[in-house]
Amino acid sequence: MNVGEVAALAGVTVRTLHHYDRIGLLSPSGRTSSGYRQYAPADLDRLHQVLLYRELGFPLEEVATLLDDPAADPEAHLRRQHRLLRDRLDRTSAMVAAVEKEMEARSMGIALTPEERFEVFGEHDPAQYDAEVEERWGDTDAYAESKRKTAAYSKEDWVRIKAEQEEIGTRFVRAMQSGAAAESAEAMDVAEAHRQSISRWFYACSPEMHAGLGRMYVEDERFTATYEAMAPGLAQYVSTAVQANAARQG
Amino acid sequence: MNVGEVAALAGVTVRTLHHYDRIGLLSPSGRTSSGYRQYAPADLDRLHQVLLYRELGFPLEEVATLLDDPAADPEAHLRRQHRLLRDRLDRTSAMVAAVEKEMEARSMGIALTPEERFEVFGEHDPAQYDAEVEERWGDTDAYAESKRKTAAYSKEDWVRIKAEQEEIGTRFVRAMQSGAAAESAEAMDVAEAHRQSISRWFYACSPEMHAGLGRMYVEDERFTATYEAMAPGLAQYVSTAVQANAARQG
DNA sequence: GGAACAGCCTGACGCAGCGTCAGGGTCAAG
DNA sequence: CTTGACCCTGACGCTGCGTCAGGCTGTTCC
Repeated sequence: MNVGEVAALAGVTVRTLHHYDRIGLLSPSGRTSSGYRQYAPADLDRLHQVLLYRELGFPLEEVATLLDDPAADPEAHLRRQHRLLRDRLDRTSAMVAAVEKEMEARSMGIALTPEERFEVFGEHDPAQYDAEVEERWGDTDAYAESKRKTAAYSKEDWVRIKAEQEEIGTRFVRAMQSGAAAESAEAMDVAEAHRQSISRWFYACSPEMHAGLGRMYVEDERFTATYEAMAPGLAQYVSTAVQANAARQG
Repeated sequence: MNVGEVAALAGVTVRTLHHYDRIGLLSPSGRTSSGYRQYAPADLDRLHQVLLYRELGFPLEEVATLLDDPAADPEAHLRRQHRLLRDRLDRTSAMVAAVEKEMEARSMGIALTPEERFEVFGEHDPAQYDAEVEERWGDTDAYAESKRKTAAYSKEDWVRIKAEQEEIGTRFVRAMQSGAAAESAEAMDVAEAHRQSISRWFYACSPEMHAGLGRMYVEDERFTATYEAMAPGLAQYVSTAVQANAARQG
């Protein structure tokens, strides 16, 4: 097939296909002797995947790495896309509900608080953070469970969760500042409390999974930042304590 | 409120708010003596609207014109957003269905045709054409009816519709090339057939609405183009014939 | 009261993902 | 062999910000 035909079929412009060729995202598998791009069925498959991921908000470069990952078979992509699409459905219906809530409030002459109105926005970043999380946690039950549970939490729940997390944080700080080693029983007990807190609020967190989390605390800036903000060196301390605790439990 | 607070509340960056100020999309209603941006509650309202429209894919410039339209009250925006969000829900669930269909086909070892696979993509352009259509037709019943009916059409239906439209087109061409005036009974009869075709396939098209459509045929390039492609001067001819017919009917 | 640090300001440059010419070959139909 | 539709490769432009740089402001803590 020629570019024009492919473009018409897929609902994109010829220029877009040129662009995808240029950046190496989708190069036609052949050319005629006169230089015309020739797209094979396999190219259409790939284009289809590209468009789906693009629609989901992935930057093209990331789409390329996803599709070029030899470990990811087509079915894995389909499952991922399916999940992301359903997340989007949830988000969109939440927005619909928010608009309806606002319409109702207006018709009754009530004003909503700014917080209520922006609720549905704050911190979404659909294919950014989510994409990373799911790259790490993939289709695991934990991820699904967490999603399911947290969806039902009220504002009060979140306040309590945050308070609990902060309390554990300060316990870590106290342990560290008291001079107790990260592998000490004291520190490990706090780590254990942390694990149980996660299990209670988010998903059944096994010691192994907790150890994985521990590694993340030093590898991932976002986590590092929150702990380092409480006390310098805390991220490493927590990470070590959590892994020591996992070893003890295991 | 300062920029930082607003940014945190709305889940955007400070840079974004600077940008919106610069392009005149959302300027804070005040500044402190030292030049700090001060956002009032009304500014938050506007920001909220901006973010919703942005999420729906509108270019910022269009968002500005929408929000600055003095004829559009807040409720009109809410209704419009509600409709667009629901369109998006439909589209997304169609994509979910498509992915599920493909997963099923794969698990049974069947391959889908390229057309089937791209079906859900072709010609969507969510907030482009749709936005214009609804700007003209707004919340009218006609628009809703058309959406509802066409959603259920099969590929065969569309083929028949297209054939019918083309036949009417050629009848117009013949009338014009035979030398019949656009206001002649002959041309008006074709116009009447056109109106009834629309009523049958899309929505109850009254003569008045048809006259409105007629005006659009010369004002809107997209329509002009399709008719002009059949024969030069045809767009104007059709437009005149349709309006004459409306006058005759009325 | 001053030092430190977070937060604000205004440029200015950069980048992704194409749209849109410009200038020039190619190919099927008549 | 010409015409018109389609293809090619640059190359520049545009949107919607991200990301410094360089410099004021405002609060807090000693």
